[in-house]
Amino acid sequence: MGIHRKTSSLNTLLKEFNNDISAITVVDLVSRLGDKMNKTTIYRILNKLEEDSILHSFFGKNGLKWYAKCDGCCNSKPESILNKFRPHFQCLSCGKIDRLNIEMKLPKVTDQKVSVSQLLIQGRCESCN
Amino acid sequence: MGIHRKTSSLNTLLKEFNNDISAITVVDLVSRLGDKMNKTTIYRILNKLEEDSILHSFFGKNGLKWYAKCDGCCNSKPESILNKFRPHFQCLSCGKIDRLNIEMKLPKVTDQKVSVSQLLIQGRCESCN
DNA sequence: AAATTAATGCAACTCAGTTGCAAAAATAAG
DNA sequence: CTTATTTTTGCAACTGAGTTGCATTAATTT
Ligand SMILES: [Zn+2]
Ligand SMILES: [Zn+2]
Ligand SMILES: [Zn+2]
Ligand SMILES: [Zn+2]
Repeated sequence: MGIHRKTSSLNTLLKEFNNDISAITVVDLVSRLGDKMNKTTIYRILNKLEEDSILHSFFGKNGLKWYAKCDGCCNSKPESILNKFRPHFQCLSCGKIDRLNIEMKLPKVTDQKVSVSQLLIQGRCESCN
Repeated sequence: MGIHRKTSSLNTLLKEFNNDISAITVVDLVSRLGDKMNKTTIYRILNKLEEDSILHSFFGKNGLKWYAKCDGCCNSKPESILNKFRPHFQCLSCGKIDRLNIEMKLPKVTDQKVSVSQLLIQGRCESCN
């Protein structure tokens, strides 16, 4: 278990994921909340939230770390991932990431044990066309 | 066009992708070739090779940049990607990345114009089990 | 209320990746 | 072949996302 105590920093940070935004960079979070809490705190809380499968993370085009709400797609139970996961879409022009409303299935062809799967589709979003 | 001149640095770098290894980190390349050429040169050549769609890149679990041979999966023609792409697999224990021998199809459900799609599946590889 | 344990702030640090500029190598022109 | 042009390279300094150690503060337990 990552999170042990309910602190105000934790609450403030969690609020940021209750918007319509589907994924946020840590850099963005730091610039939004940097006056309310230290950036180290932000990094540490995000880390714990991922450990608890409340958030999950991945890296976008420029190497920046993105966080998004996890809906069980990162559980250690293989079935849950193998059956369905939802891809993210990053616009290479404006950089924005959204979660697509598609469910994809991953074929179980490997001997490896899968625990996470992240499909990042890249292209140009509607606004940038 | 990224590459204009055939230099020895370019050749040396290209050789590294003729092994059976399916993906290499830049950090790894720098430590292997660092005595033969400057790290800045490595970064710059990789950049150009990606521009020319000879290599493609993505970011692994720890934010490191990986390069692999591109077989047209990163062309700007939407059809080529929408029809098939091959996922990479990263072992969360030893960090190694391999390209899986599976072809996946991406459903064309979006208004967005897709140019790249990268599926990074994560778990534990055979050797680490 | 006191003791224990976890979370936070701060400053310094790490290190992958970038930038500017002068020197060297490759290609083109004569 | 020789000279002029353009690209590539090395070097050193820099950038910035992410980390670490430690002392202080806040939350939870006894
Ligand atoms: Zn998830
Ligand atoms: Zn856009
Ligand atoms: Zn490709
Ligand atoms: Zn492994």
